[in-house]
This record gives sequence, structure tokens and C-alpha cells, in this order.
Amino acid sequence: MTATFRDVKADIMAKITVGEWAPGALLPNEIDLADAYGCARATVNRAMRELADEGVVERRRKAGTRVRLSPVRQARFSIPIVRAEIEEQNAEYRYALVSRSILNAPNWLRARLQLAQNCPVLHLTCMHYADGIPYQFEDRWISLAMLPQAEEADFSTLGPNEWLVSTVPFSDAEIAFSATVATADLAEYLGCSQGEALFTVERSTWLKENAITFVRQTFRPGHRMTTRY
Amino acid sequence: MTATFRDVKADIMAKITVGEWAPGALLPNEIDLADAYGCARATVNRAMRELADEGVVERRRKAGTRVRLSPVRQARFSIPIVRAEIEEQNAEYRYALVSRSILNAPNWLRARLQLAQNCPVLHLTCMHYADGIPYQFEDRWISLAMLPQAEEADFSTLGPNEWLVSTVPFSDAEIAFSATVATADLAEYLGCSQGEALFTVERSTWLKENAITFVRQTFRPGHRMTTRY
DNA sequence: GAGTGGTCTAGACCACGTT
DNA sequence: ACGTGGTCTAGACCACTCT
Repeated sequence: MTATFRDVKADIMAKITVGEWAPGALLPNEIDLADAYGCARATVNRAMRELADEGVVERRRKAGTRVRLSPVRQARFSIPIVRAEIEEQNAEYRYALVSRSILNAPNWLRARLQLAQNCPVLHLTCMHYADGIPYQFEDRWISLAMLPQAEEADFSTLGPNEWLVSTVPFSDAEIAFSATVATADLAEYLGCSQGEALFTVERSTWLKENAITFVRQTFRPGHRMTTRY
Repeated sequence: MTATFRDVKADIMAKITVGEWAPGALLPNEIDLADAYGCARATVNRAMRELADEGVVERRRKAGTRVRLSPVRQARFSIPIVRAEIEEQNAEYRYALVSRSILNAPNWLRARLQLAQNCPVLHLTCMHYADGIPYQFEDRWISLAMLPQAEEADFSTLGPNEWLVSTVPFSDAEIAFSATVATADLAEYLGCSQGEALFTVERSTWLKENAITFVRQTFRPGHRMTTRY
């Protein structure tokens, strides 16, 4: 019959959304709230800490807890592997390797990943299909300095995405979303017209300062990346 | 000299990235870890709980804690107001109202926001500039059923973005990223060529099942939305 | 200086899911 | 049935920062 941290959190959230505690307002301190809810301070603390993590309130020692003026609310996107993304839509997944080559990292890639000069890289291009329809074109670069075993791997049946996930962990990643015009090549791969606008995701990953891989994923026209929060 | 939950978290994370605990591996239980680190179980619990939140580890009662097979790592994006986004780049922000009208919600909007029939909405279009250069075109729809006071608000100097944030809280939001081809109109507003690929963000927000607003933000060519995780 | 949140502790009880 | 994580408690000390 005592209040849980979920109860406390929900009640505070309700008071905020209803306007009882307006943006910028100062909330009671943890001791008073604990008293009011009839629970321990640690319970209130957890509730408030989660609200702070979610960007609903702002906390500062001595200054207390305030409702954020501009709820800097954050959206979370899960970064799925393509296969899972497609199969979740109950579509049949198909993968194809388009090209494979080994070369020294071009300058743009060296700059992007902070690679040493003459670093050998494996360059792959692949296609992912959903129910036979082009879904995504993948342009993948893997550092052979960090992952020499990638040279032996068979990417004709298993996508580099899945191979990497099960082979090597990473400590840092950078992700960027943008829009690209379909070139003649891309249009052909994705079965669309040249000039269409394509949603693009670029991701670089590192393991302790050492670059592992860079990938550019280009989606078929009309693709949307969605989330709720 | 005792281990903090940050120490514990960092150490576990290190053991995972180094491969000492491989994907799928079962970690010791909380009591043993607390013993090993010389701290209380609650401390280990907090460290592990945060790792679970971040998708590094998976926890189940009785089954214990395992390193995730496919790290379902999540990226977090903050959803800033345009002014803040521009000023953060040390650019001068300028805002302009392009058009304003009141009408009944068109069908696509009613469907999208689950609005009642004949719901009056305020339709605004605006431009945001960074150092005088077109930065973003905003296509904004506000429910007058929920926010009648929007009809009186002066949007000629203050953007609807900022007005809404300081006026009304929200409980749920849906956000979608995509790519759009620049139409003649958009090209003119954004000072680019027709046919360019433009990065687009659409967001709908509700307050307890009641739709508040829908917005489509179209960015100038080349815009990238970036984050690290 | 004093008030606030940040964290740790040692113990306890409970909920869940595997066995 | 039993082992695991999930949560709560009451108390304590500390770190920050506002005044």
C-alpha cells in the first residue's frame, strides 16, 4: 500500500502535464515529497532522477528541481540490423553481395575515421530486399588493420552488418541522417527513378579510438524512420 | 576508496568490450559482484540497471544477466527548438511568418492526429534563417479545439515552435524522418534548385489522447542530423 | 553557511521465471 | 522450490552551488 517510485513518477508527471506545476516551476524538495507520498527519500529520488533523464525536469543541487522550460525531450531510436527490421514487417528478407574489393583507404574515409595512411580496407556493396523489392543499398567499409579476419569472411550469404555485430564489439559510434538525390547507379539498384530523394543513414564505429567500420545505408524512396516518445 | 556505481559500470563495460564477457555470456549475480567490488548490492544493481537501459546487457529474474547477442544499442536525439539549434552554431537566428490561415482540418491531418470532424485548425507556414541564409521551412498545424488561444497569439515575431513549448505540455509524440524532393515552392523558400533532396522531420504531439499540433520541418539541402552514442 | 540533490549501505521483502 | 533481479527503507555522508 506504500507508494512505489512508479507511482511517484506518474503522479509528478500528471501534475506537470495538467499544468499544476508549470514550466519553470520549482518542485518541493525530496524530503517533503517523500513525506507527502509516505515513502523513503530514495524512492522519490529515483522517480525524479528518471524524470530528469527523460528531460522533463532539471535538477541542481541547492537550487532544487524545476520543470524544464523547453522540454528538451529526447527521442530514442533503436539501430536494428536490416534483417530484423524487414522481418518485423513480416516481409521476406533477401540479401545479395554486389561487389567486393580491397584497397587503401581513400582520403575522405581516412579523415572520417581517423585512419592511418595506407590503411587497407575491405570495400563491400550490398543490397537488401523485402519481399523481393529493393529495400536498402549498403556501402560498407571495414578496416583490415583492426579486423584482418574480415578478408577471409564469406559475405556472399551473410551481410556484413550481421557479421560485424556477432564478431566485434564497439565502444563509440557516430550516426548521421540526411537526404540524397538518387544517382543513376542508386536508381538502378533501388529500382527507382533518377532524381528521387532517398533517406540516408551513415554510421561510423570505433573500438577504443580504433576505427572499425563506416557504412552508408541508402533506403528506397519513401522510407520513413519513426519513433514515439 | 569504495567502488561507486560508475566504477562498477565502467569496469563491466570494459570487460564486455574487451571480450572477457562475450555476447551471450552469463555475468555473475549481483551478490557475487558486490562482493568482488567490495560494495553494496544496490550499487551493483544500479550499474547493471543502467547497462540494461542502454541495451548492453539483458536481465531476467532467475535467469540472470547476459551480454546482449545483438547489442540493440539505441541512439538518443535531442529535439531542439530551431532557434537554439541555430544559435548553438554561433549563427544569427532570424524568423519570418510566411502565411496564416484558419480552416477545418483536411482529411489527411484528421487521420494523422485522430481529430474529430470539422475540427478548426490554425495553419502557419514559417521560415527560419541562419545568418540570413534559409535554414528550415516550417509547415505547422495547431488544433484550435485544444488551443483556442492560438488564434489570438502573435506569430509574426515569435515562432510557433517556441510559443507552443512555453504554452502547453504534451504527453505523447511521434516523430518521423524522411527525404523529400524540393518542389518549386520549397526550392524558392529554401533558395535551392528544384529537385534537390531535402531532409524532413515530421512530428505530431498529443496531450492525453488529444491532438495538439502537427509540424513538418524541411531543411535546406545538405542538412545532417547527427549524434554519438 | 546552509540547503539541496547524489550516492552508498545493510538489510529486508517481494515478484518472477526457471527448474 | 528456489535463485535471481526489483524495489523499498532508514540512515548516513558528501558535493555542489546559491546566497
